[in-house]
Amino acid sequence: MTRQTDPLIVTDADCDLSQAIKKSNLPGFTGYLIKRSWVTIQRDLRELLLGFDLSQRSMSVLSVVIANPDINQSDVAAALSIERSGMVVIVDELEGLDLIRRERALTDRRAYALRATLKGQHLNDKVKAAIIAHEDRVFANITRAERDSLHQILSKLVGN
Amino acid sequence: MTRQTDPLIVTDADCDLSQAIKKSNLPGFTGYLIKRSWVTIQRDLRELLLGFDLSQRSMSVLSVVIANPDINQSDVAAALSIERSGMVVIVDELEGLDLIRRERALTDRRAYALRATLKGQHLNDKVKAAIIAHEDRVFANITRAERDSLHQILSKLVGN
DNA sequence: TATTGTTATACTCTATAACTATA
DNA sequence: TATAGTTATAGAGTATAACAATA
Repeated sequence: MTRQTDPLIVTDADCDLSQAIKKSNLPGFTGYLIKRSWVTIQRDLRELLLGFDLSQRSMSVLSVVIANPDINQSDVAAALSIERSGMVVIVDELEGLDLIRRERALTDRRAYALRATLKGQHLNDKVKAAIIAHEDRVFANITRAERDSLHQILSKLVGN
Repeated sequence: MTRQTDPLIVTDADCDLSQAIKKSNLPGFTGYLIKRSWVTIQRDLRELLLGFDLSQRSMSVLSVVIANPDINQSDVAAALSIERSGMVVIVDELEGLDLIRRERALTDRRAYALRATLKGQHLNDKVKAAIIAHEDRVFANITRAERDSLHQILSKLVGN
């Protein structure tokens, strides 16, 4: 088993489905393969983001705020399928790192208008580059054509 | 947003990536699409398994035990990338439902030999049929060819 | 009345360390 | 000394309900 402290080193024994699994129904289910893929990818991604003091959720929020200046917390939550209550902690975190700011919305005094700082935008660029390298790593054992095909099919599955 | 109490009803507004997400980097990352797919599938699967008093983990363990009679807990844990400590609860649960039994291993007095009961095998058959129907449902918006392609690529990605 | 942000709470899942009994 | 099963514990992540301010 891969030790928790060094999840980047994935040996064949870890990554590949074991003989015990192969005998079961599980590999016949596409859903199981998707889950299994996500677990593997997510392990690598978590380590990567930790180097930027980000969680997967805060990275996603930063990305959405940058693409949608002055969006409010509820809309970010709805977009990412996160609970509104969970957003508070994430936005606190990102604000604490000086990556985004809570400005007051002009049209609705209940809501905040979220904006990334310059620091946030620069970090997002660096994170983006790091994730591209991460994906090259985790998809190394499938061809470019397979990877493109995978991306296209999943895009359609998830609603274009 | 889909309410928690009725996750089977997935409207377009839920399932599809929102405009806010589409403007961001996220849909460009295959990892994000995999995560998003898993979240959607998992919601439907959870409800399905609840009808059989199973969690995703206990269903997986049952499936592996049936395919590998007399396997011990550590080997199931390793196969499923679950911690040994977590196995205890799951096996307790399955034993409580009379789906599997802890027999004493003949060759190693520290270990159990896990075996599914007849009831466990019958339940597994029913669950398998239900999951096939579930997958037809969650993959309804992609073609059969795309689904086969997805399955084949993910199989390779996950290690054959 | 409904909605935004917030707090508190609880529940699941996962991760870690330490213990016991065997090997 | 290493391994199988176990226990306890702590940390994420997530879900729910309720509240104040505002629409």
